[in-house]
Amino acid sequence: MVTIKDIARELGVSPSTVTRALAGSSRISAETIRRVRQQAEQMGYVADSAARAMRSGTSALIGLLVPDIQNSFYATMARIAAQSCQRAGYQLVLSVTEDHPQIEESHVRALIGARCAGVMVVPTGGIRPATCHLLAGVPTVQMIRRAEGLRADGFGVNDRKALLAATGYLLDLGHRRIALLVGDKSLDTARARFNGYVDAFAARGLQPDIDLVCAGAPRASQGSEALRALLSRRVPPTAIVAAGAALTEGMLDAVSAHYGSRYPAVSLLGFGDTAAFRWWQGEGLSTIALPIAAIAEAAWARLQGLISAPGAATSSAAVVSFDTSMVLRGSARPPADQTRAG
Amino acid sequence: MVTIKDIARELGVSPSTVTRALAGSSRISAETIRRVRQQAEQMGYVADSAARAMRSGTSALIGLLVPDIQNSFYATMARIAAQSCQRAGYQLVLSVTEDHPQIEESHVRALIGARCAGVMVVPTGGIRPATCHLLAGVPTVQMIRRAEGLRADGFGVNDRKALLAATGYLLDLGHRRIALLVGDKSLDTARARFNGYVDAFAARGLQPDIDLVCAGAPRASQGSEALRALLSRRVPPTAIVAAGAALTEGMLDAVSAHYGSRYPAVSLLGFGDTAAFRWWQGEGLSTIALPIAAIAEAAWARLQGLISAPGAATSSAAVVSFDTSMVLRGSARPPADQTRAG
DNA sequence: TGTTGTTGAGATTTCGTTTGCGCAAGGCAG
DNA sequence: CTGCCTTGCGCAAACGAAATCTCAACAACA
Repeated sequence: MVTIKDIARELGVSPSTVTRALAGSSRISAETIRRVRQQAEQMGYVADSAARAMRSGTSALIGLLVPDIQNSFYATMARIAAQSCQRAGYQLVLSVTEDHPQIEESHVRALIGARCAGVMVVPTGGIRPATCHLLAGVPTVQMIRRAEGLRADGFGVNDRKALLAATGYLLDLGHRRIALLVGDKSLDTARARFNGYVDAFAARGLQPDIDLVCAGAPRASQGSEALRALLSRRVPPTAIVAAGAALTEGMLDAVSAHYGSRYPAVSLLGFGDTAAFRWWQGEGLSTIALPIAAIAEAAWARLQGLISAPGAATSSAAVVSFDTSMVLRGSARPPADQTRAG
Repeated sequence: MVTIKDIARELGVSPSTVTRALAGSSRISAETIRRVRQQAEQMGYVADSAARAMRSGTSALIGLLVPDIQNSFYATMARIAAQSCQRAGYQLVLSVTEDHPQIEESHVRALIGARCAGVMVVPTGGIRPATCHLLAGVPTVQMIRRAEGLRADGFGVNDRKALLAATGYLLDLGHRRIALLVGDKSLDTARARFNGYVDAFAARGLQPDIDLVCAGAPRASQGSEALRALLSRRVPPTAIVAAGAALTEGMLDAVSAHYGSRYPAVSLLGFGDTAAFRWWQGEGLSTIALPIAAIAEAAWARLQGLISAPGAATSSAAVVSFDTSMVLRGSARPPADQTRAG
């Protein structure tokens, strides 16, 4: 590995001159800069980021912690984060937590040990106090979910409002037996989405059938299994809302398995606007769309601010909520019994 | 930040004792190890990986370079890589190249500068010699694609055979006007897939209509645009094969746009076995399935070998090819004109 | 000509960790 | 009792970049 000393020796100058030339800092002649840069280029010099990190106390690493990189939300997030890092000269360290607080903590420890410049995190439901404590020393933003113990700005959506609108839409179509697939109570987002669902009924003087609420880990398999039982009931739900991206996959799996090639006799609302949803049954799946890219970009902008202005984050954590929107395609219609009645 | 010196001072021992105790190396008493570990725990010590990297000359970072993290192939790859790194005590640095050799090179430079322990790369079509040269000094494995200039073991599929089988399947169903969506010639995979397509015709004494081959950047939009023109022809293709994951998305977009809610009058074969393909038109999309997880795992195993046995990679690069399989669902049927004839 | 200011560049130190070497104490065989 | 080996631990030297300090050379000005 070629170091600045090698370049300095080759050029007959001192290492400090080489450093200054490469950094382009003040008090160095243009001619020296040119000579040093050319020599560095020719010798294939690559700066040792470890040495730089040691001296400066910070590295060019940004940590991104997500529960699942195959989830379309988090894949989009990773793309935005990767692009942003690329543009700003950072490297992205990807940590997949699988929603395990323990894995999350080990990743955060590693990030802290690497003196990473900043962290973007989708916290797990049961995030540990130790993890929060470790993150307190680093510029941090949280996305989608919000952990109470984490004093970091949050960027997400108004989950309650999203499900209030979605459930309301189905209620106004005439549905009453509306199944809900939702994550478990340890997630603030799941609680808010559940509340939105309940409140939509309440706003119309109704009450949801709590048997139709399937709460569990936000995984496709979870949603799929819970839903199959519901669909096989004597009186099945007339509509289903999935309140999570993975749960939407589970919903579509279960519905496909139950109806086969028949057109599903149940209205569906998905969560998130993955490309694949456009193809559902030829007409597309109606969904609750989240502006994930905008969220990630806002979080990144805030993180950059925190990095460049250290100590400015001492004020209490801010929360930025984006609005979701309904993308109406063909998967939600009035219920069959009402059609008969009308 | 608490360092080993702090722990040493607190305990009245020397820093080297602390290091050895934490490393659990030889010539250290069990009692000392216990005391040091407890003190470190209590003081919240986290090892500075920069200092460690500087001393040891290598870091615990693994670079993963993929063209597009939203592509289901690469998302799966990232999941496997992340899990593997997690288990082995490494951190994963995600680099999204967007298929630009320039971005690829800048990421590789950064990885080299970070003295990363190993690199897993899906090379761009036009990978630069400088990039290959940089990677020559680090344990490297390449996945899916193979760059000629890169002396690194490759893990991928038999692309020619995959399209030979897929095209042959459609030919045997009676199709003759089979459109092909494929990446551009700079990609070795695209060339091999194209060859498989041509060879399937040749093996039956036939010749493909070259007008039906759409070659371009492996992006959804690319496949979609090229295909729309074909579908609007007076004599459209009776079947379409997409030879790429993103191109498959493009294919489904174009077909959805052209047929709307009507059932598509064209047979389809996708590439890769994304969850979403199961839901296509209720019956599912027939696809060419790639064992991406197995590929990523094999590549990781090889990379670990290279890392632990330095210098063992001096022999010429090996190539490991996995076989693809056809997943037959409902999207490929005999052509309509033959149905009328029969 | 002496003083001051400015610019270019060398010398030294610092970051936290690891590791080769050396020292001291205790055990054991000769 | 002496010499050697083993065990446990301290000392100090790296590792590469970069900041600070220092110093020389030179120009402008009184």
